[in-house]
Amino acid sequence: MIPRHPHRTEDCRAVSDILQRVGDKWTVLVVGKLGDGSMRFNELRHAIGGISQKMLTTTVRGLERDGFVTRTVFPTIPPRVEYELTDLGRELLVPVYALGEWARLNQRRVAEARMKFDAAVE
Amino acid sequence: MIPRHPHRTEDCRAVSDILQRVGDKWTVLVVGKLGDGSMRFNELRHAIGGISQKMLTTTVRGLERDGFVTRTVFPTIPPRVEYELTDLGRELLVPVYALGEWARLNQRRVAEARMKFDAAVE
DNA sequence: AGCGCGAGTATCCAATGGATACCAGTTTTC
DNA sequence: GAAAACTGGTATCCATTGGATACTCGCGCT
Repeated sequence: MIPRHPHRTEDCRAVSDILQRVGDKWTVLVVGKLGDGSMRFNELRHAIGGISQKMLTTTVRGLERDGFVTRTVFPTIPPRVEYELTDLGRELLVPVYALGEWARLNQRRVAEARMKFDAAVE
Repeated sequence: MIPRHPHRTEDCRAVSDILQRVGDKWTVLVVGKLGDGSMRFNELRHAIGGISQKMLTTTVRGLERDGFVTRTVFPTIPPRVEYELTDLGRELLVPVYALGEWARLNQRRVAEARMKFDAAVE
């Protein structure tokens, strides 16, 4: 099944870093939505649903910082801000989707294990 | 209004869930180490390095709960507790390694984007 | 004058992350 | 014979983060 990798701790750290980067509550949702094309702030907000302004701001700012999205301000009245994935962002989507696919397929197994464990602890 | 997005939000949530599950500071390190074979508590602790007892306990307990590792207690003196990946855990490693590989290859690009951003904000 | 829009800050409180100290039983060391 | 150390853990505490709510700012509408 699994090719046996040499597990260098430093490499694991890199994995850990990127996973932490991407592993918060909103990041993948934002990146996923932006995968469909560029979006404005509130458009994104409504598309995701349940995210507060502050969290969306922090999330997109972080993604911009790491080079995953671009932020373009049109100085119109009222202001208009477009967010779009960069090439790096789109490339990131590939492994993220692979993990997502795994998650989708194995959701049930995890849920079952969890129920079993919680029942045993009781 | 009808969402025009091919990315169903519920699927993105599943991705987000599993990423949050796996996206904390220690989980991938633990799973990565266990990828080499079963390990005892302190063995794991030293192999990882820098993790506190409490965090290792919480991490492995969480992984056990979700069915990614098994925990076997040998009632010897002194006690001996072995942790080992389940099939589910080993399967999870596949997409996680894919993401890890991406992370390893693109570390530099992210770091550069970050430096550029920080310099611009300044 | 007052309201609302768009894209944010500012403020505050709750939840979490994580370091440190402590527990229990046995064996080793001084 | 007392102290320490090994095993795998809790318990406690504080700093950081997550996130809801309220406010800002420039403007156009009524």
